[in-house]
Amino acid sequence: MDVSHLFNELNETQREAVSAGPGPLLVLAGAGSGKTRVLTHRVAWLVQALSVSPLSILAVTFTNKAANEMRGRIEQMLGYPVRGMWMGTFHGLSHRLLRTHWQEAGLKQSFDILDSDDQLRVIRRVLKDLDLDEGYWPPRQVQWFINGHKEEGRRTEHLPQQHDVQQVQMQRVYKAYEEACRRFGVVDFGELLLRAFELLQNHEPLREHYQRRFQHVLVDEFQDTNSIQYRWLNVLAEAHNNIVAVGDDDQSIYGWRGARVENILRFESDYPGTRVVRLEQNYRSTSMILNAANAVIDHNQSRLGKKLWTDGEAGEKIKLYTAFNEVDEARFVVDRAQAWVGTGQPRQSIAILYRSNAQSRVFEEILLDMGIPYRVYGGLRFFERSEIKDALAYLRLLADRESDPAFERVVNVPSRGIGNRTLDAIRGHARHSEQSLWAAGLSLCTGGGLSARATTAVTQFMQLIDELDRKSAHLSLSERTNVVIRRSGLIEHFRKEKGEKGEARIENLEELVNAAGNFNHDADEGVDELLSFLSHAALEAGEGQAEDWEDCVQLMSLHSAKGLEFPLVFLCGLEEGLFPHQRSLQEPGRLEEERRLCYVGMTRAMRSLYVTYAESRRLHGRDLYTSPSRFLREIPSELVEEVRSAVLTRPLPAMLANQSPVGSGSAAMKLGARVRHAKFGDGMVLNLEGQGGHARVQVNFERAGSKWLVLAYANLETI
DNA sequence: GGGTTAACCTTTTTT
DNA sequence: AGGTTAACCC
Repeated sequence: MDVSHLFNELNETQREAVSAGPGPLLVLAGAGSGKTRVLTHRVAWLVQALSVSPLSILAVTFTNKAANEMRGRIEQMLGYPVRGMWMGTFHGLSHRLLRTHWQEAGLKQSFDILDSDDQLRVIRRVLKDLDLDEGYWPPRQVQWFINGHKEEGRRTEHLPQQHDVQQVQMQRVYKAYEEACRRFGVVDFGELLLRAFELLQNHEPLREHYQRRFQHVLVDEFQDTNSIQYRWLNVLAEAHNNIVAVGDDDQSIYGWRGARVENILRFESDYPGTRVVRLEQNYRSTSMILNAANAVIDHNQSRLGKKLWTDGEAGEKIKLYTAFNEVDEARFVVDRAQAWVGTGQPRQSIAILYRSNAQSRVFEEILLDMGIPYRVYGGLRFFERSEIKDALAYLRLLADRESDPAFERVVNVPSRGIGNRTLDAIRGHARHSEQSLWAAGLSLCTGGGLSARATTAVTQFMQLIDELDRKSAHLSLSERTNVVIRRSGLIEHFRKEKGEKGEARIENLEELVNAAGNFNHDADEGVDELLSFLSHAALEAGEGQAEDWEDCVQLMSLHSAKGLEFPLVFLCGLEEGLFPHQRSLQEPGRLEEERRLCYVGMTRAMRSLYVTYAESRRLHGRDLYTSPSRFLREIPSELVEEVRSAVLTRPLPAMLANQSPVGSGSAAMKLGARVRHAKFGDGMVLNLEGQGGHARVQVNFERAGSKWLVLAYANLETI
């Protein structure tokens, strides 16, 4: 087959990567160098030029979004849907393996997936059972401990003997947690990966089967893989070594959650004969932006070394704005964004990026004020909302009465008089007789182990579930969901909730009915549709907000911005302690990760990049006086242009008007002061700089416009 | 069992 | 500051 079309739109190094012969290939792909393009073309090339069957290709990504995008682009290129090609996230593919081989994996068929929220609940439960005080054993810390070990592939039996009381206790909790998960038949995110890995590792026939099947393994965002993900890949690729890893060490920003950049270094030694291709030509940004980003990342010691270049235009300098405070910063940004939109650019071409999500608030307020549509990324996603999880818990109980987490979640939602006393009795009985809460509840109700009132309440709850099941069993998934949210009393429950919150929850529940209707279940491995939907909900939490296609300014954290690009980018809050973040300054190595984050942020910009910082910032209800981020100093000054606010027509906040007077001779000038000039007339002080005889002041004159004047000669009169 | 107040915590996030 | 969660009282 003629495959020249695959190469037409590629440069030389990209071609080299796409058409490299079999064997290990490491593609070090700088920001904006066409990484996804290489990956998708590589797959198309395997299929069209080498006649590789899509069935024998496995492509792994980190997010569902990336996986879907890749699939779409490949199908577009090939011109037909590639069913049978395994393409998805590490978690999604692990899940698929475990569903198929649940017996070999030692799971129950209807095993449930815990998201981090559910995981925390189970941990709380375990701490309680062990009689440990949450004050001394913060559940989050326990969660971090457990996940950290799972990411490294360590189960409790692999942990070294400890003498430190703290450690011993932690290990005890980990052990009890594992035991609880086994009892409940639940699997957390880390467990999905670890267990799938162990499945392949320990079951030779299965391993050989999948090794034979997946003749070609491809990974995206390789710098983000953690230990267990790397081993997961190895076990599949070790038989044939046909593995393509694409990544960028300079964009490794997930070290804090277990990602190991070292995997990139290990790759070459683990796969002798690895061909390394560097993609260094950038197609995204102007050379000004690229040079600035290169200069910043150059301050990192541990790098594989890569220098992005572009043959595109130089473009504008990086614009630096020093704001008085976070409100001024936001005003400036929004003002410039509006000006950009005024030139006919879509709002979607603008991104406001920040280090931490808390920073979005001020921007939102001002955008709202100005009536500019915006969208904030991050935050609660659809399937993570509590009302949705309540409804899903009911559905789970329909599919599996023995699910303790689901039972706990909704026995008393809406409240039906089953309180802690009753629940404790059921829990105790369940523990002793080693059965599920459902079974324990049943036996207590018939055996008379509960008060008459409690017995009625619990019996009614169980009858409700049985009845829901019976009456909805023959219905479609969405009708079934509809019946459940109504007859369970959930809708009624939230209707009573005061305020708009309850309404929103009801809307979300209705939306869940739609989501169930839109869910297309590929009845492949004979998995029940309902169970499949529940897994889907856990694995793909859905977008943060209902997808509205209005043209919006984009607000997001630097982490969420990875992989995206925008013509105009505002990188905000470049202050020591905020970015780089305070907590990164303590731990070694973290500062370099912060710098990579800065690099990621800068390289999102295509045409225009603004960096801003505030001299004072209100954070956690306290005013901080900040100093500019070290990253700002790392940008060569010849690439930077300092800009001043052009729109200080509104009065300055009182606090600012009273501070930093530049004392020189007679008149002490203050920001925001009204002044009169013999020739220019009246105006307002916008800016002050310098000391003594060199002090200069910027005044916005009503008639003459904005001017810089040397204070000593200007003879300004304050009015 | 439900509602109200008091203490707490706050980087980044996907699965 | 703001939101969530835990203890506390009715």
